[in-house]
Amino acid sequence: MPWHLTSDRPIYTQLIEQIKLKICSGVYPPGSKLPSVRDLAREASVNPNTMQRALAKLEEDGLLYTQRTSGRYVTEDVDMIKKAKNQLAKEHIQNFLTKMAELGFDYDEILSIISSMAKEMKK
Amino acid sequence: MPWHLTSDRPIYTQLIEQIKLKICSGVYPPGSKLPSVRDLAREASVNPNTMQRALAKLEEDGLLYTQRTSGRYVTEDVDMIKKAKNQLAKEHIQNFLTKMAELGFDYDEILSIISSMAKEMKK
DNA sequence: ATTACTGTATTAAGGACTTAATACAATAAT
DNA sequence: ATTATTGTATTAAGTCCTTAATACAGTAAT
Repeated sequence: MPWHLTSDRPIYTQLIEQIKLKICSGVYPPGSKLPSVRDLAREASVNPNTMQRALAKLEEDGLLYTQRTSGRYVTEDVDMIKKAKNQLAKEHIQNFLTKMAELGFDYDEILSIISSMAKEMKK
Repeated sequence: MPWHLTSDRPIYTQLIEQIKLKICSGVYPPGSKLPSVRDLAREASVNPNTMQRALAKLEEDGLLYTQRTSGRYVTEDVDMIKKAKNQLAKEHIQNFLTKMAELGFDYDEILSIISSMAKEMKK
């Protein structure tokens, strides 16, 4: 999964989301070691300071921890990761339903549109 | 519908989205006159320059037009508005399905979660 | 005719984000 | 022991966004 960065929001915010996603989806498994700040920055074509900022935030949230000079690791707390994943899913669903309701779609419409669209995207 | 502005994205971007939503959902009906730039800016607690920037973009897209010194109006082209609305819906659905798939949910899961969550939100 | 209200434009200032270029201390690898 | 690699910190520059303070021309209202 490559890095998708756009200029319409702060980069460090997008980095936080994408690293979090990699943790929640298992790309970075529990307990695994992350690439170094400099390597991650290179990967994402971003300044090390910016990557550092994102990592510090994820550490603050408890999804990562640092071992002084050996590197940074994903938490072994699989329950915390699971909760983070469910929280993300919940937010996506609520945002989506809210936006569709604002546009004037009711729940039956949403369900029928989404099931036909899901079939489209399977191809 | 009040204005919801956050600091995590440029304000003018959020203004564009929210005015567009008001047009697509009928809060600002086709052909109706908008409040003046200064009034809209006051409403949203934003600088007139910033509001002007958002309005200019919507005008560029054809959803608004300006009559020299009398004010700004929503397009009478109801078909264009309808297309904009459907485009918005499509984007929301695609974004949603993509994000849920990235998290590891398959379509059946998504459908069952959403239908139960929709019932929750009805209350 | 005068006044008030349109959209529009300009300039200056401040803030947040990003990059670049370093530097330092602690530890792993050799 | 020396070297390379960790995370971390600092400073300066540049960009974009936002605000503030004006100003102007055209038109509607009086």
